Amino acid sequence: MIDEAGVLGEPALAAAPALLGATITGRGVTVRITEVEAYMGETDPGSHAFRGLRQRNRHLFGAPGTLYAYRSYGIHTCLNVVSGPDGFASGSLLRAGAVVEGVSLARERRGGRVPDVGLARGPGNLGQALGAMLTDDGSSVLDGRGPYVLRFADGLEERLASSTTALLDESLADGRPRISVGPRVGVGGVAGGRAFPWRFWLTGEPTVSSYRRHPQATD
DNA sequence: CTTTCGATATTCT
DNA sequence: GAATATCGAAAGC
Repeated sequence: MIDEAGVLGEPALAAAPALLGATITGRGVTVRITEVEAYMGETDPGSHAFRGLRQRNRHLFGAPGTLYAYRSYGIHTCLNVVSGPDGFASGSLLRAGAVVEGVSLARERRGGRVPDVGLARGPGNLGQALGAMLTDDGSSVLDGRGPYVLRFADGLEERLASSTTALLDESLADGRPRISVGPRVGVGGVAGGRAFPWRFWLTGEPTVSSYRRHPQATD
């Protein structure tokens, strides 16, 4: 039987697609996650853990279900859900979602004239819609004592019963994969000259952020 | 729809 | 100093 801690006990490459369709609730807003990226330990050149344990990234090395919150480009607060195994600096960056509860509060936080579909589109915007703060760094999304609680989508157990590959192949019923895979956004570091296809999103979701080529990408 | 560019704080060279 | 897991406005298609 796979519970939430069990899913997050897996490295981010397996846990990240399982986060799609899950909800994160806190500070009056619930977001249904539609886009994530996997970051895989100290050997992943795109990961904040690449240069080893630092003050900022210490919670990436923490227990599964820990929140890793960091300041991006000096302005935005972005959220990762840490996954296992314990001590492996593996996390899933929450890149986009659909606000399903607390829409008016999310609108207030975003300010201006933002269409509802864009309230949590992009990692910085998702953090802002949820009211995330740097002090959320290190809290848990599983024990109910932190500011946010993560709930997986119904039927996740069956979908994970065999493997991540099965999860990605699932729901080909209408001819389109439900989950799409592509290169990560804004990550210059590549190994062997190829980007890792470690970005996952729900196919056709209007809340998914549009892909932006990294400024230093050469193609 | 796309591209370009400035703002901003923390980390790293 | 330079780079960065980004965003929004502005301008051109």
